[in-house]
Amino acid sequence: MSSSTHDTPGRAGVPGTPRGARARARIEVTEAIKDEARRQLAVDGAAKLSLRAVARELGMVSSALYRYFPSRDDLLTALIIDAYDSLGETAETAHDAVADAGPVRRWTAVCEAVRAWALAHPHEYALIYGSPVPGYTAPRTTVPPAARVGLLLIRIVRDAHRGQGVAKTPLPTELRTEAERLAADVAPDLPPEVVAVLVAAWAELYGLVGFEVFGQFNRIVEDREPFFRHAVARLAHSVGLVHG
Amino acid sequence: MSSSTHDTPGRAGVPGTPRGARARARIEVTEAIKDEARRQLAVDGAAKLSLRAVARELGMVSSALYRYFPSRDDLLTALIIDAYDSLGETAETAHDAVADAGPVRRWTAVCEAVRAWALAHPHEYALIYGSPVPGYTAPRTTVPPAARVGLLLIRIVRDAHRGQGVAKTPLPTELRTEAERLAADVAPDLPPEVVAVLVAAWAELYGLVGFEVFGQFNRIVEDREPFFRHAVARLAHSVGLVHG
DNA sequence: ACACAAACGAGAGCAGTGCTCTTGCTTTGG
DNA sequence: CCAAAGCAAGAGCACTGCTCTCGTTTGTGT
Repeated sequence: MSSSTHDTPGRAGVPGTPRGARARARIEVTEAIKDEARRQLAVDGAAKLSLRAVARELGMVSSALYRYFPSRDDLLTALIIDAYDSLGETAETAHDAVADAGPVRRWTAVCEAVRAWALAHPHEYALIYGSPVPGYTAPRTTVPPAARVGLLLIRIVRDAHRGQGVAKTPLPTELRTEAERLAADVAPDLPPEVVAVLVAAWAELYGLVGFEVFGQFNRIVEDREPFFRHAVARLAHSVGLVHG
Repeated sequence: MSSSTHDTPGRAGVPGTPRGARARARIEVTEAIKDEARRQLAVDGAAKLSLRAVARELGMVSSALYRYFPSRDDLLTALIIDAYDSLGETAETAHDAVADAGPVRRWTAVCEAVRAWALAHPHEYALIYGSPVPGYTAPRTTVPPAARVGLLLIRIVRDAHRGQGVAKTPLPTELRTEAERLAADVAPDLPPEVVAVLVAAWAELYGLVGFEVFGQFNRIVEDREPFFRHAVARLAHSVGLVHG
């Protein structure tokens, strides 16, 4: 590969990002590996993702692949991060397209984007919201990408609650302190009552999406789009969003 | 097992259910295999469940195991069915203990039983509500066990709605026909408005449980029991249940 | 009571896997 | 210009799911 480009990056070269032709080739190969792995993921699922098969398809030998990913789980981790980012970006794009609309509209736009992405990439969705890989615990690197959708939902609710306070159901005393800590962590400017139901709605959204993607609605819910829309509108209502 | 026991089970044997000593031995070995598989499942997760390791632990050779389960996936299927049944029975027991209480109490009892079972058996929960096994589609045999919790929730809501109609939010027209079909399928005596939100609440319950079991609440929700109780109480409210 | 068929456990073997280690070659930087 | 680092290739280890064959055990119809 690469032979074409006019290389000789020069002594100095760009001081910034890629230090030379080798570095560029490295990220190119790394990306090719991830692409091929994603292809196999989409076909056979994560469990059958085989390093050897990826290498074979790329015309290299399996051991060469370990120069780029120290283990199969590390490849999976890379795919997980990419999946979180892909989902997050999809959601953000969908949100920005209706950024000027009312909070309910923005909320449903995000939820429907999540659902659409999940249906379009079921195996990648399974990777990030399905059963976690057995031995493996997600490195801290995955945290920011994983938070993107949640932060979006928080932002929508925050905008809606700015100024006019919405009627909020009181918290049970046993949840009081936890809700306050939670609110201080994720949305200091929102009342704890709202944050508690918002986090719940966040999880419930993925319950709806997961049931559809994983086939739990088979032979039960048939016309799923209006069903989802209705459920998501009720979630919006439950966190205090109103039209307008 | 084996060599020690006094064997020679006798000619006739019990004429009833198991047709002979051989049939009895068969279900015994089958059960032993499932037990050992469940043990390994609890330790390493489904992905690392190894037929050979199970056989090794049981003192038999791997090929012998294929007399009982034609493939690894069939073993997993058996474990899936058992998991659904275990969860269903746990939920039913928890419900029956408060069968005379009000609908909200019964609802939360079931939800908390689901959560407790999931936390106690995370890998089995992942097996039935996590990412589905790649190639594999659940046989019809899994349908009845899988339905037990859902039917329980339906029963609670049906009892509560018997007689006094509860205020129901109107359905969007696009969901009208689907909700009616859905209601006719799962709960003909409930109004479609209620069935639609009930099915949504059912999925949302597993969103809450799944996020906790799969670690999505790590570093976010700390005191999870009151959080869950509050969310579940709101779900009960959303399907029209009231105390009393 | 005997014989035949089905069920069974053991072993060898195939193709595939993740991963390690060693061997040479090429690029890079001092 | 040369040593050091990066790289691809190959052999090899321990493991997997699964198949096939081969004697043996067990249950049953005659």
